[in-house]
Amino acid sequence: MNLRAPKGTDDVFPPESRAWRRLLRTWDDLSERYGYELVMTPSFEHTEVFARGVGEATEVVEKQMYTFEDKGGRSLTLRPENTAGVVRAYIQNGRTGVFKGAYSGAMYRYERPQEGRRRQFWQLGVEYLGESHVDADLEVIELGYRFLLEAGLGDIEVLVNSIGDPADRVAYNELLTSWLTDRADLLSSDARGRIESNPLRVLDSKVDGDVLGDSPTPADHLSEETAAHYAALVEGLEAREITYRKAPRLVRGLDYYNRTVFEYVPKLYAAAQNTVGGGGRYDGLAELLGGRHLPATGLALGLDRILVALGDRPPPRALDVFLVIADPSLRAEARDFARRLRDAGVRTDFVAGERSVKAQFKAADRRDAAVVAVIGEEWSDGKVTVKDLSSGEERLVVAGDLPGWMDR
RNA sequence: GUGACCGUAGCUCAGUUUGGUUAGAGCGCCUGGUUGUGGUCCAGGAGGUCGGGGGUUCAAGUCCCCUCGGUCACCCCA
Repeated sequence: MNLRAPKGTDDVFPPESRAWRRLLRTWDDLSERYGYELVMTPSFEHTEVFARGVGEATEVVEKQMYTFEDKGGRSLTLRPENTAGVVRAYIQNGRTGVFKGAYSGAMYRYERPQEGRRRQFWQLGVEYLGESHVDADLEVIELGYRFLLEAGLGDIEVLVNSIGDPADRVAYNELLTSWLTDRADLLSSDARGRIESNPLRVLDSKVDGDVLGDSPTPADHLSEETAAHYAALVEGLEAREITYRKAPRLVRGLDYYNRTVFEYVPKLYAAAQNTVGGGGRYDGLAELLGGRHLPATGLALGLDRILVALGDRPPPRALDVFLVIADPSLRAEARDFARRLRDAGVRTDFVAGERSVKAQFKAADRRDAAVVAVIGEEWSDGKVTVKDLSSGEERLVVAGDLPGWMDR
């Protein structure tokens, strides 16, 4: 029996899980305040949803998918990303017009694990469907930016670019292909192999950076309309005081993107996998999946990576009050008292069985409670002895006043 | 898929170079130091297939081979 979690997966326990809980709540709250409703789609889809949506020639589809046949002979795939699934659901459910959806969930890609790259990883994201205006792109970028700041990741830089519309890319691809072909002998074999299949992808190759330094870029070959869209995007970032940098060779690994693409990079985080989020516009995806034309834009944030980038920080406290029941005959009263505290929003706990006072204090300490409230002889006066566990200070407090007392 | 480094107690590691008695430390855990007080302090205790398999040897944690696992980087992407 192999008792290990599978390669590239993690168990999240306290105290690390406290930071997870905090960020999941922040996300839920922030996305709701921006008007995004919760959307939940299956963890697996028919393989073709990703093959067609994400793109046959992408790394993700070519070699990173967890694909399996179920007992009914269907080819299914664990979602490597969530956008294709949400768009599939929008089409299937016959929705029309604008839909703003937020999600949070595990994604799966078969890769060699390393820092910030897991086989099961958690993404937070939004999809803004049915809106072609650049303000939708801007809202999405702002939302992700705000989240990262609230998470505690100061100093975020948003890398932005425009890769144009498919029409722009016909001419550009031709130009790029011939430019790359002229220099094929200088390129890595990986890059050479992509000249025919997916020339745009060559642009973000790390090893070929030197060669690519003066290559033609997509943003310099836009139609009037897409150029205006990009200009308005940059202007909007300025107006929102979002720290950004134009990254002319930023392209995305998923085929469905057009026009706007962006990534979030924390300036002070030096690992190889330092992109904590990214996204862009994908006006063509719905059609690829067999629906009608649907302008859309969205973003995904890598929660695992955000937490790695945050580094080791003192974990937030998880418990406010720990009840110590000094007189076992008061157990029922203690239980009611705990319920009142919990109803008042005070995080409260106590040991389940009958244990010595010493053991109960020890439990309180191990759970990292802020204070202990002792329920014993003072209960007959309606009071509890409250001890601050970090200072050791003790005082008598009227039981009903404890929630308010905690707020001080 | 490619490469480098690393696997000894729950965790962090020493011991491996130069093979040699019952494999160690710190932290953590459990018990005790009498009444209703944790954390600190003192005393005791539990806990190890030295990742696994094979080989060399009188003798292997230590040397050789294979294998599994981990980490980081390439690649890819959140």
